[in-house]
Amino acid sequence: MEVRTRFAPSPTGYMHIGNLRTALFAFLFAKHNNGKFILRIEDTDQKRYVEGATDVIYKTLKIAHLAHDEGPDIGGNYGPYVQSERKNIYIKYAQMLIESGHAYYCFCDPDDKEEQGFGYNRHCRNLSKEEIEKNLNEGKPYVIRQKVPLTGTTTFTDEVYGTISVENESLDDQVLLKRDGLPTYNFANVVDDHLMNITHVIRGKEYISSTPKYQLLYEAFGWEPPKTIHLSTIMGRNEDGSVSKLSKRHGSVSFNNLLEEGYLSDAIVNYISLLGWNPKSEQEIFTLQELIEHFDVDGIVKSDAIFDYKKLDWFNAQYIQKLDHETFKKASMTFIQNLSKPIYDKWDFASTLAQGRINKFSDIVPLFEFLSDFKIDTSLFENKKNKLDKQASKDILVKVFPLLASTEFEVENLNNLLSKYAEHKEMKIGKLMWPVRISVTMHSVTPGGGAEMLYLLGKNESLRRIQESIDALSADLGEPPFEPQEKPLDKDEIEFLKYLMENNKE
RNA sequence: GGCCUUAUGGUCAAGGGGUUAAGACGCCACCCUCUCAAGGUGGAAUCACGAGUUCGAAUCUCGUUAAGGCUACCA
Repeated sequence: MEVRTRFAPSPTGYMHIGNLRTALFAFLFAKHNNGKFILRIEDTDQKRYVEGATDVIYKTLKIAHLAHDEGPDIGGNYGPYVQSERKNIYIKYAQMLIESGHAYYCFCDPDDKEEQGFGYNRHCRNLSKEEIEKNLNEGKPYVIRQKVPLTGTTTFTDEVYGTISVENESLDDQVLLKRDGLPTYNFANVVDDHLMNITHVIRGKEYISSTPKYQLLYEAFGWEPPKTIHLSTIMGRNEDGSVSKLSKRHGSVSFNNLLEEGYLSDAIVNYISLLGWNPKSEQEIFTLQELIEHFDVDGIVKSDAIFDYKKLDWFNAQYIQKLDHETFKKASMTFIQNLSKPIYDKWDFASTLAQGRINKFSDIVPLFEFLSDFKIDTSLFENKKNKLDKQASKDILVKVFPLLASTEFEVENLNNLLSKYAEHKEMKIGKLMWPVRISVTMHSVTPGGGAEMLYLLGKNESLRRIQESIDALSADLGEPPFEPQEKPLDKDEIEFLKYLMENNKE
């Protein structure tokens, strides 16, 4: 028999990452078994109706590459695939249940809660035929409830949690058909899963407690119940250390939010595939195709998993690094708009620096903060590793300034010039570069080396910043301000230029 | 409260009677290095607790505890 799984979200307007994971697993299981993956929209709660919400679902599935074989947008042999369009079907099946004695009309006021907290008091369970007729004829609003057996036990076997038994007396007479004529989820999912020939129901484990009631429904209809595969919950860590279902307070939890932050769809899918499932190997990076090949119910984990943004970051960084540069450039474009001083003209170069250094695209913003944020902090010039203090840094900058002033600002040029100068002065390149890089960025951490930073800022801005740095250092040291324009090359630099020319001849 | 489920490092997790209890993220140290990142090497860190079964328990059983879910005319 062909395997058929379904993803049955309600259109809430956003895709929770836990829902996406459920969709993923349903998709993987179907495809692993050469089966069909069906999309069904569960919109029976009119109060929750959100305009455009189904589009979010289509879009998410598309971006995540979870292509469904049947659904409202593409049709199929088991439609309609939107529950609100199946209203009459549910009414028909609810009537059948009433006739067979597995359900009954209930005319109770929904606001009367005589037995609070313990389910419905079964007031209407044994109404006489006459009373029911009378109420119906009077047009009294009603609800249809499931007539759960008062004794006995109901058992089902879940593919991951094993056999679960429940005493029927602990089950309540749940509502099947609501006052507005629409079914509850609890009823609709049973009818639809049967009618749509679903062979494996894959859903969150919050439905385990309701499954015995579904089981009873299948039995009442005389239908073969589908196999169930319940999935653990994705949790988030709270500030107080406790754990609860992943929600907004834990960070971005919708697929869209994550995309907006600059996570790659493939990375997200890869990461959540490993939340509650293990491939029984040490491989962690999987393409969707590989996931299909490896997916196995045996690997599904029963305990809840906490969503770890750090590990997502790692996955995302792996995927970002693998991106070819053109793709990276294109994908990062929208994010450089967020820089206070966007660098479209030099992004071709800057993006090569960025690609290996970010976990997610939004990291671009702090990475290039130095372009617009320049606040002198002379303490940054003190660097133990390079044995630099303010005086030494200033001396280097004073020497380097006229050199830079007479140079083309291209990365190769700058690198060549500065490394040659360091060589000439018998100074380690790091020692020379430190004050240069600091003077021009005022950040100890930068997305590239000194020459690269000089290039990004351009000649005018770089020289302006260096001069400002020298002035600040001079002030700190109690020395007079630096006047580069009036200062000719000293003999040291002339000597260097000779040296440079000789070396370039080779 | 009742019912259901779960329990291996901070996190994801392998292991299902005998193991030095994998691996990954994160963390720390070192190497590399003009900073950072990447990369490399190494390190710290786990069987919730208590009984029982057994020659032997992370592994099987029971109990306790903790956590999560259900207990809606939400899904």
